[in-house]
Amino acid sequence: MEPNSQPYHHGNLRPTVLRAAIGTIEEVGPSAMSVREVARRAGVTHTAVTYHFVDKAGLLTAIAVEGFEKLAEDLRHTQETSDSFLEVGVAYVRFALNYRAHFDVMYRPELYRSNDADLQRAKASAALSLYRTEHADPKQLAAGVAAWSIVHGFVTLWLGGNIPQQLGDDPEEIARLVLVHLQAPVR
Amino acid sequence: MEPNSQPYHHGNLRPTVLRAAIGTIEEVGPSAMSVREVARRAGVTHTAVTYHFVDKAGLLTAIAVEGFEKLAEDLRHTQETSDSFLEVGVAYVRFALNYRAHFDVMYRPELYRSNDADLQRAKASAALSLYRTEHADPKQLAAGVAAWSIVHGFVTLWLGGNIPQQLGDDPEEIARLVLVHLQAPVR
DNA sequence: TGTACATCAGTGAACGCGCGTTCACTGATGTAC
DNA sequence: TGTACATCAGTGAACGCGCGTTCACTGATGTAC
Repeated sequence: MEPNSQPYHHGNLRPTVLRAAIGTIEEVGPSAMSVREVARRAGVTHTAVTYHFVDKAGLLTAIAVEGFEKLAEDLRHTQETSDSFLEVGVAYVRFALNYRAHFDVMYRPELYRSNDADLQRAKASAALSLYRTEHADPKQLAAGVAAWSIVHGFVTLWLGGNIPQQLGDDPEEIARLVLVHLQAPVR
Repeated sequence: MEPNSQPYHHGNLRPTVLRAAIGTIEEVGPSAMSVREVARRAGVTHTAVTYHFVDKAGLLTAIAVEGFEKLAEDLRHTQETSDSFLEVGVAYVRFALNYRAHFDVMYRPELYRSNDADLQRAKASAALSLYRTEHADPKQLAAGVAAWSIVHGFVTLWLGGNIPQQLGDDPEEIARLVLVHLQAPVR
């Protein structure tokens, strides 16, 4: 085999394409991402991308699935290692910052296939981590939604550059200052 | 003048185009909106739209300005007529629901010209209504950000279909159930 | 161990489409004298 | 009151571009005998 020749078969193209897509989304956003640009970054033809993900929506669905799975895992891990309600919120913020492309896609369901089986499973898993229980009564549920809302709103505003600079430049630290204004949920 | 003939000069095209753009955004979202589709809806050539708004970003900037102005006005009005902190939050939710297209554009600054003078003025006016004071100390500021976060997060999640159905179908009512979990700000 | 063949994983060319922008133009309106 | 002319508010044709999708194809790999 020639040392510099490209092998015909990539061997590991699916994850390579996913990473390329995430890089593209980080730069131009999910709706401006194109299959052809992703293919260029991955170093293959755009039809190779289509072969693995069927179409553009399929590619974005795969990213959303990966995102919900990672979020569920992060939240679960934080709940196990810390019993601070506040730190679970901070974990949500950290996820959105570290996996911004995934986060952006996850909350734009019009871009992917919401009825995909893997997607629904991953989303349910994340919801379970958020609410900690499958069958909450309305009061508990409202408290859970309040927690989710404040943390989701905060990180969304932060990412959009809407948090006053006077509060500093460390989003996790600011998140703690903000989240203390939420009443601790009833256990 | 022929009764059915189209006058060459529309006479009131700018607002007509804005309404057409808002209708388009409500259906396809801000990033999928095109100048040509907006022009078709307004019943003029796409160059007429360009004439009034320079380009696509100019059109979206005008919508963002209109949105921030309306939001500032609504919040101010609520603060004057009600002294309930909670109802100001509900007013924010109501604005997002009633002016969804504006709301969607406002929080996608990559789509418009953030440095536009009118835009900055309108945005500052809305921020003043949100925080109620220009020079808040960090503690007050964090409380304000907490309030903004929970209400922004809630309505964003609602619009994305992420609020459990068990809480009902009236977003304003659910907002009240959720917002009570925020500690009332120090006055 | 060798071979035939199905399947997997990609290539590359072609398609039609809608887009934003530019440009020369025209019809209507407002204003100065 | 009339007229000339500048300006405003649009038209319509043309451009080049990147896009998603389709299709016939090829090279590499895995498997049955």
